[in-house]
Amino acid sequence: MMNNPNINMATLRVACSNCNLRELCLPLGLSLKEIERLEELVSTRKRIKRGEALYRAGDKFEALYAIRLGFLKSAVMSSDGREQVTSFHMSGDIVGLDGLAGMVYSSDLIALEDTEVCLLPYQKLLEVNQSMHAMSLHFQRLLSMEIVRQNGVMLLLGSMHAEERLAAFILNLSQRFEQRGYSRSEFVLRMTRAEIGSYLGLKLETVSRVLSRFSHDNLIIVNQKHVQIMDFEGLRAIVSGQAYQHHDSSKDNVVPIAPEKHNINELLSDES
Amino acid sequence: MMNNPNINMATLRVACSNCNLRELCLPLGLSLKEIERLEELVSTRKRIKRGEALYRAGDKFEALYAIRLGFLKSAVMSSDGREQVTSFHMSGDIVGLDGLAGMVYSSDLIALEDTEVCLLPYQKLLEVNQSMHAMSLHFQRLLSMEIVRQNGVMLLLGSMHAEERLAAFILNLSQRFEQRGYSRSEFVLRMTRAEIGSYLGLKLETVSRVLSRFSHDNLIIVNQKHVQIMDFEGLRAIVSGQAYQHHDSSKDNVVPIAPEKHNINELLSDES
DNA sequence: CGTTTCGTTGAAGAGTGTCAAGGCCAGTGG
DNA sequence: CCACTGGCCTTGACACTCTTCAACGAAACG
Repeated sequence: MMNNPNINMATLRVACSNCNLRELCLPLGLSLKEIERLEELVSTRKRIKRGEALYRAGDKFEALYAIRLGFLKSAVMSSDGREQVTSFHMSGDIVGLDGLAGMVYSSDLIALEDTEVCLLPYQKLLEVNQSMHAMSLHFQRLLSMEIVRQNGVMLLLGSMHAEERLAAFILNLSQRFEQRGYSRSEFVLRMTRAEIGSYLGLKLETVSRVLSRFSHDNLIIVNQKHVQIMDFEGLRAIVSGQAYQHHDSSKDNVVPIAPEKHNINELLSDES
Repeated sequence: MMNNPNINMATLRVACSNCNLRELCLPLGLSLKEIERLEELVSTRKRIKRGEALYRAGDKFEALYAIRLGFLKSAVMSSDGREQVTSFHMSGDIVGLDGLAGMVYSSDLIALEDTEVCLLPYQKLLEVNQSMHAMSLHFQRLLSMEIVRQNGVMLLLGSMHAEERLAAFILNLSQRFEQRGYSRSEFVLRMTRAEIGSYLGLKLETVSRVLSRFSHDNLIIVNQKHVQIMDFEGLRAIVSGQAYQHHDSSKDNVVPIAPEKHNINELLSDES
């Protein structure tokens, strides 16, 4: 409808308005005209194979990427070679935001399976931004959402036990799969136990053990990378610290307030 | 110089160009004219007393804040009342960025000492953004820097031992004080042991013990909240995992690459 | 000056990490 | 088609870091 004449067939093939992921890439209300402009900057797609890097820390920042299909991890590395997974990404996510700070990516982005992404060259993004206010706003909101999400991860890493971390992790994945139209109760983990462990601040053996425990308690069924959730409520109870308690009673030396407190649970469950 | 006539004396008093923190608030090259426009949106200052909140999770997002003087903490809270400190802020930092995502703040911001901030009302920011491209860019970069910083915190929380976390924490504080013109080797902690512990994912007793150990090893001198760094290299060695090793030799089952790898240490040391 | 909050230190215990051995699975080549 | 290989996962025993519980001392506040 009303195609801009200077959009040729090649760009049309990757047009956002035809993309079945547009609700995820473009969550905020852009008008048709604005979406058309946005399409101008989605120049190409790119495929990367499992194990390959879309970018690495230190690479020049030239583009953001919208994931069309696939599963990836972000990771930073300390000077002594320790790798720390900072997030997992799937279709609909926008990645590369950390490169904006210093015009150089600060993390590695590695495909965990064969992956297809849309390129959003930063130069073009700037040109569009310049004249399009809503786009700029959307972009900023995207960045802020990532900050909020990371707050949730810090809560997880800083104050939760192994069981709570894994329960939160599984529920988070479940919700993200559901948002994308997949089953929320049955899915395949695309990452290894070691990568889950790195993300959650645990060793791979602990991940394996806890998953086995969940399985034994009929919360989930695990077969290697295949996971089926049997008891959502049970998992939620664990995340809230209502199960796997270690000492019986009122441990709350934190503020006893928060009757209708805005809590962080939603932050843990919602990614992009 | 060349004062815009519709800037009255009241706004001039808070003008950014007179503010000795401008290098921190405005790290990116804005022209004089652009800075003038920016000043229009710095409407007022606000003072909050120690222990009071600048905002709380759930509050409507209406402004960002530039810290002029003081020390604050950000914290999120889980549904069962656990508080997790996600960052500490000091003069020159811009806070409130997490509110942009949902137009509602997602964390609490509490003053650890009497604090003075500049208000940046979001509505005004939008108006300026609309016509000022550089400002919008600066804003986005600010958001991205926060993401990069949080990656560093996740590395810390996910893969470091208590000694490494505290060494990194002290060096980070030192660097930030130095950037602001204070001594890099001697400063006062404005937060309690419990707050440090929450931020680093440790209990307050562990914080206290590790600080005592550092003191005993002549790395630092601690007297309650007063800290003096005696051995920067020693602390850096601990952060790099070169000390306080727990099993002797080649534990590196991580990739043996990274000869000139872009590492995360800088991320841990540089905040805003 | 009493009260409260914060900090230090010790002893014991819980939760994860470490090390090691073996099983499962996909891919490869005979 | 099957054995071989290598990567990934599981499980056990043990070690160790960190937490928990407790008591006491120091500083901050009204």
